[in-house]
Amino acid sequence: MKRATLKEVATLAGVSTATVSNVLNETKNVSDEVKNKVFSAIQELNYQPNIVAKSLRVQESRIIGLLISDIANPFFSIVVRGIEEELAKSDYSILLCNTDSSVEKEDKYLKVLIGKRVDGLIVSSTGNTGDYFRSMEKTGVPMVFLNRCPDFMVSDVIMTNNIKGAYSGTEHLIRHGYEKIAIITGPISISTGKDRLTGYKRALEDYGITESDELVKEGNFDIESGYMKMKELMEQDNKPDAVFISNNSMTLGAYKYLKESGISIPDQLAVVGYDDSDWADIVDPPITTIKQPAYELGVHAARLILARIINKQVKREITYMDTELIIRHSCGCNKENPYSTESNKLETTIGCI
Amino acid sequence: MKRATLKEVATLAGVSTATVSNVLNETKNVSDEVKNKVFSAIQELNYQPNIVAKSLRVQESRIIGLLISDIANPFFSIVVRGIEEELAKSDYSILLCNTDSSVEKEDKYLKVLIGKRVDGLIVSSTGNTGDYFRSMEKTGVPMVFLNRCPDFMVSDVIMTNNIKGAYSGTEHLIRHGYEKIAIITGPISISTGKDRLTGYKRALEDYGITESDELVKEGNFDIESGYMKMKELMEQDNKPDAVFISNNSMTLGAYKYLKESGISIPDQLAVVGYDDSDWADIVDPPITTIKQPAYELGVHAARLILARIINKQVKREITYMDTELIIRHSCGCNKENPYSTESNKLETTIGCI
DNA sequence: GAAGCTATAGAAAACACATACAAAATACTT
DNA sequence: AAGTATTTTGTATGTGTTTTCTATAGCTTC
Repeated sequence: MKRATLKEVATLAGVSTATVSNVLNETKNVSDEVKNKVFSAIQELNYQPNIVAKSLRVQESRIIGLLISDIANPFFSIVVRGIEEELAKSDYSILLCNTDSSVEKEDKYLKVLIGKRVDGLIVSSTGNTGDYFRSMEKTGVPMVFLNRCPDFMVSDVIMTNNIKGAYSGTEHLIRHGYEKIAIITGPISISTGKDRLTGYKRALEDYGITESDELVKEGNFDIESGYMKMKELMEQDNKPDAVFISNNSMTLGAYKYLKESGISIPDQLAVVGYDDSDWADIVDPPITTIKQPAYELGVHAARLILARIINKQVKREITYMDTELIIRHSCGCNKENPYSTESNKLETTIGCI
Repeated sequence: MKRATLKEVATLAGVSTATVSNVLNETKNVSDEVKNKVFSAIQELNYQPNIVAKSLRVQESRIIGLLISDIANPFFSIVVRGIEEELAKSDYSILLCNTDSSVEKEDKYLKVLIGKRVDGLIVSSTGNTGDYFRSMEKTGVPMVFLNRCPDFMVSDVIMTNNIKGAYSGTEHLIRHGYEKIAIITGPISISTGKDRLTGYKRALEDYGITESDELVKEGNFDIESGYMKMKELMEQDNKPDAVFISNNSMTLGAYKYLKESGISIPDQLAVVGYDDSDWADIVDPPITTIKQPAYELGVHAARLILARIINKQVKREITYMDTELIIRHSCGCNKENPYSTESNKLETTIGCI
C-alpha cells in the first residue's frame, strides 16, 4: 500500500512542498488560509511524514541505541524502563540490543547501530567489550556507560557506588558477629565484579578480620553459578557462617541450593544479597540486600545522553549513585518481629543488631 | 565528525558509486581487481554504510516496533528476550515502546513507529487500544498481537490458552477439596482478564460448584491491586479457603498481604497463581502456578511477523500455545517432601493429591 | 571482418524530505 | 502613487543509497 508523500499533499493542496514542510514543522509563517488547505490535504490523504527521509535530510535519527547484557534480569529491565520513560519525553526512541555479555553480539550490534545512525548509545554490558568499541570513538556518537566503562575509553559513565555498597553489606554481616564471612563475586574481570569484591575486602580489613581465599568464590552473575558456588562453599571443610552475594541472580541461585539442602537461613548461614526485587520480601526468609537505584540510574543515563547529543564538547562526567541497605531477615535481623515495616529503613542499621 | 559516504569511497577507489554498491551487496559481478580497490578505500576511510539512506531507497527499515505494556514485568521481559533473539538472527532490530497500558502512549508511539516506517509491529498491550489502531490497518504494515487482539482488527494473534490455563489451575484447587475458591481477575475488559475468569467459572461449573459473586474480585494486574483484592477477600464475611490469582504481579501482591497478616498458606488459604518466575520456588511457600511459555511466545511472534513481512497476503492466523501447571506447595501439595524436584512435573497432578 | 554475446563498469534517476535563496505578494511610508 | 519594508510562497539543491538502463571492451562464430 503506497503511502502519501509530502509532494502529493502539496499538489493536492495546490502549494509547494516547501510550504507543506513549513506548516508541518512550524518553521516559517504561513497564512491560515494556506495552512487549512494543507491540513485538509493531509487529512484526506492520511499523510504520515516519512521520518527516515527526514532523518537522512537533517542527519539525526532520534533514536538511541541500547546495549544491555540481559533484558530479562529484573535489575536491567527496571533500568530500561527508566531510560525509556525519560527518553520518550524528548521524543527519542530506543533500539534494544540484548548482548548476552557476548563480545561477538556486542560488536555485531554496534555495527548495525552505527549503520542506523543512532544519535547516541547507552551501554550496560557486563561482559568484556571487544575491539569494535575503539572504532566507536572515532565516529563521534555520544555514549554513556552504565556501571562500567572499558579502560581504554574516555566516555561518560554512571555507576552505582559498588565498593561502598559491598562494604556496607559486609559490614552489616560483621556487626552481626559472624566471623567467617564468604563472598560470591561476579567475574573479577569486570568492574562491578571487582569493585564489589574490593568493598568486601576493605570491610573485613577495617574490622580486623583476616580474609581467606577459600571463602571467596567467583561466579558469573547468573542463577546457575550462584547455585554452584553456594554449594562449593557449604561442602568444603572451611564453611562460612555468613555470605555476601554480589547480585540478584546469584542470590536466587544460592537460595535455591540452600533450600534444597535444608540449610536454614540465617541460623546456619546468614546472607546479604545485592540488588533489590519485588519478591525479596516474600521469600523465606526475606532477603537483606543492597539496593541499587535502578530506575533512577536509567533516568540519569537518559538525561546524560540527551545532554551529550545537544552539547558534544562538555567534558567527561563520572557519576556515582548511592546504594541502600535494605534490612530484612536473611542476615539475622528482626526475628521476633518479622514483618514490621520499620525494619525497611536504612537508619535502623545500628539499632537492629 | 563527518562520516565517509559511498561517493567518497567511489572517488577514492576511482570507480562509480554503482560499483561500490555492487561489491558491498554482492549484487553484480565485479572483477577482483576493482573489488580490491574498493575494499581498501573502504578500509582507509573507515566507511560505514548509511542504513537510513538505504532504507529510504529500498523502502524497508529492517526494524520491528514492539509495543509492550510493561517491560519490567518479568513475563514480558522474557517474551521480549525471545523476540529479540529470534529477530536478531534475521538482522532485524527492535524499537522498544513501553505503553504502561495507556491509550495515549500507545497512540503516540504508534504514530512515531509508523513514521519511522517499521517493517512490522508486535504488540502486547494489556490495556484497551485506541483509535489509532484502526488507521494502522490502512497502512498495511504487518502486525501480530500477543495475547489479545482488539475486536475490530483482523490480524495475526498468538495467544496462550488462557481459558484452559485458568481451568486447570482452578481444577487443581477443586481436586484438593477446597470448597470456597475465589479468583482475583485482571480487568475483564481485556481478553486475558476475561478468559481466565471464564476458565475459572467453567471449572467450577463442571465440578458442580456454585459460584459466588463475592468470591470474584477484579484487579488490574499490578502488585498493588493483588494486595488490595486479597485483603478484601480475607476481610469479608464470606472468606475463601483457596484462591486463584490471574497473573504474577497480583500473586506477588497477594502474598505480601497474606504474609503481613500472618495468614498461613496453604493451611488457611491455598493459592494457585498465573505466570511462573525464577523466584516462585524459593518464596514461602513455593507457588503452584500456571506457567506460560513466555520465551517461546516471543520466538513465535518474531517468526510470525517475519513471515508476514515476506508474504503479506497469507491469511490471518491465530495460534494457541498451551500453559503448564507447575505444582509446588501453595496449593497444599507435597508438604512432607517440600523440595523434591519430582513435584515439578505436570504428570504428577493426580498423584499428588 | 562483421555480427552477436558476455562480462564489467558507469550515468542518472529515484527515494521523501528540509532548507537556503529567490521571488512574489502584501503592508506600510511618505 | 511610487517606493520600501515585510510577510508569504516557490524553486532548486542536497541528504546517501540502490537500481535501471546504457556503454564499452573482449570474445566467439560464421
